[in-house]
Amino acid sequence: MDVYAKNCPSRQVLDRIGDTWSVLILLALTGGPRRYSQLQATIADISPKMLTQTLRGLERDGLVTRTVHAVVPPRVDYALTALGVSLHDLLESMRVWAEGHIDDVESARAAYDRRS
Amino acid sequence: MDVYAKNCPSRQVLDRIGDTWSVLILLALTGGPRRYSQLQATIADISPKMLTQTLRGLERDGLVTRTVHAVVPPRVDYALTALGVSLHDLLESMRVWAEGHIDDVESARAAYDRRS
DNA sequence: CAGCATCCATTCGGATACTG
DNA sequence: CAGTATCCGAATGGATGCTG
Repeated sequence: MDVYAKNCPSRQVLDRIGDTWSVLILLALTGGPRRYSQLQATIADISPKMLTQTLRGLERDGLVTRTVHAVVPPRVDYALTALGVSLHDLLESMRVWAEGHIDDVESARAAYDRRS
Repeated sequence: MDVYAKNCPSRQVLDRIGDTWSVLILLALTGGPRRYSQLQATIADISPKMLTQTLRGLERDGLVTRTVHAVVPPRVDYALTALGVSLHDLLESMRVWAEGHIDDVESARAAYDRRS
């Protein structure tokens, strides 16, 4: 089990975690199912193409479920699976870290750029 | 503070966390400084270009320090800053999650592919 | 509403060759 | 040893238009 090896499956999992759209979608699924259009509204600048593509990937990995309601107009709900929830908690920590340390990062960048 | 907004700084931080090479380098810096060549050896399939480029980015963000020793042959050490350490702990959790749930993900993928 | 298909600009990153 | 510079193919992902 070696994340540093390209062909190790754990790397694939890490790559998924590392995908910005996947992370944002999983975060957006906090607190219950969301519709396709709701996700699109929440993640303002995602294109339909990437939204669909990423959702399919997450579904394939067993992180979200896709439920089609046979109504007109169509309605599709996405929700976290148990596996998705367990990852979600981790991503929440990441979001918290990101929001909590922007200032540090930005001042570090400013200092670095001033130097060079 | 909204990670879903493209121009929010917190998104930039999230993007950095989402960069595979950055994650692997930060993980590889566990337990003290490492030399350039050591990093290259640990992360088997990273090119010199990406290693240097990513290290520069991490340095700029205040996550790692770069120390040049004035000796022949040259020796450069990279180490985590305090900020880097705080992020590192989070990434370790991610690595643990990844290694602990590969089986779930892989069986989910197999099931999904069998269905379609 | 929730997508899929196609085209295409941009970016990413590998390979290679060279340097202080 | 620790990079830098350049080239270039591959992949990413946005825009657009169409469909059940």
